[in-house]
Amino acid sequence: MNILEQADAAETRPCTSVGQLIAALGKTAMRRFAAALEPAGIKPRHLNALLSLRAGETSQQGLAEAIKVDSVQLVGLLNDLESEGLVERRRDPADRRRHIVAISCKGEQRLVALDAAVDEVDDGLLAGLDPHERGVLHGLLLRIAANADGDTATPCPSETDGASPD
Amino acid sequence: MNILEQADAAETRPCTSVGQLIAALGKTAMRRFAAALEPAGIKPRHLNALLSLRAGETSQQGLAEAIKVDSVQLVGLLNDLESEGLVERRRDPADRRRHIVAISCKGEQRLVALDAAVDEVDDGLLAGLDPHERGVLHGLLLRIAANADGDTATPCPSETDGASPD
DNA sequence: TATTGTTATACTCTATAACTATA
DNA sequence: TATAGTTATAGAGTATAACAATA
Repeated sequence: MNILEQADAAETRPCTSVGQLIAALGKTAMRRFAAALEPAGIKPRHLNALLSLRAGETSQQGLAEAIKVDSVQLVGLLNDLESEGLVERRRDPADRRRHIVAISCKGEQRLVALDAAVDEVDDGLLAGLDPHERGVLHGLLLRIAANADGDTATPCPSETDGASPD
Repeated sequence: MNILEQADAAETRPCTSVGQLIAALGKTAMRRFAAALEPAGIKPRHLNALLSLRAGETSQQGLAEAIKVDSVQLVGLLNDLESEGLVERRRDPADRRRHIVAISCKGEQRLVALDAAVDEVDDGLLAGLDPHERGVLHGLLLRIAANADGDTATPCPSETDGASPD
């Protein structure tokens, strides 16, 4: 049974909707990421922040928007990362109210090890899918994320339109 | 560009992993379901419980396992549903420690209205995908859920392997 | 006065331990 | 003693309001 025939089979009004499935799997994924990151002493949000900062430094407000975390909550998050020397905060000379947040060298190095942990979780989650199917899934999810961008945390939105749909 | 070519494009090591994407989208989906169910006075968990009960009555322990909610937490959940007359609890004559939980007639009716709300959220989430792509996505997600079944809440796991009980 | 970052507070969700009634 | 359900309590996560520094 290939992927297309399977789609037709699934099209007969299923009990669990796609959205519910995404919600449930999202919870599972989050739990696994949290477990995988725990030895490193950080949580999924810290990783998201680091990933977003890897793309370039920004103000706290900008970062908060990028990873869809309340700017209030981001304060403690950055305190954690800063106390471990993974990020650095400095005043913006142009507007001294702003804090420019940047990932440190140590932070970049940590991110390499973290990438491996992320890949492991991904591999466990997608164990039942072959590489091609994973690619299909990834493409579909990226398009959903792009569509619901206002709601969804996308650390690296620049990749979103990289596939140039249509 | 069809769905397969798009998959190849996405296969170039993306910034956000599939698992992270699922986690982020899961959060978005959960938020939207919560918002959609709020007028009905219930939360996603209540809906999950009702959906699971629609497939047949069980003990609280069985229900807790089915929807991956702690049996401790399930107590309050069922209190909510029972106080609204959506479910009924009765003692199991065979083992008086057990409570048999069943969906009520009113609960089934409520579920019909709720299904519409769920469909609406699904439609909003999957707005960027055509019906065929939605089917493909659904099939892939079902397989992931089947694989990670121990971790994931699956109100109606019987649909997972394509078996159609009737 | 408006904005950036911060602190304090409260509310929800979740996990743990202890209690009851049955077996 | 062990199990099903319940209750109480503490922890993490999240949202809101008020405050200090700067524009």
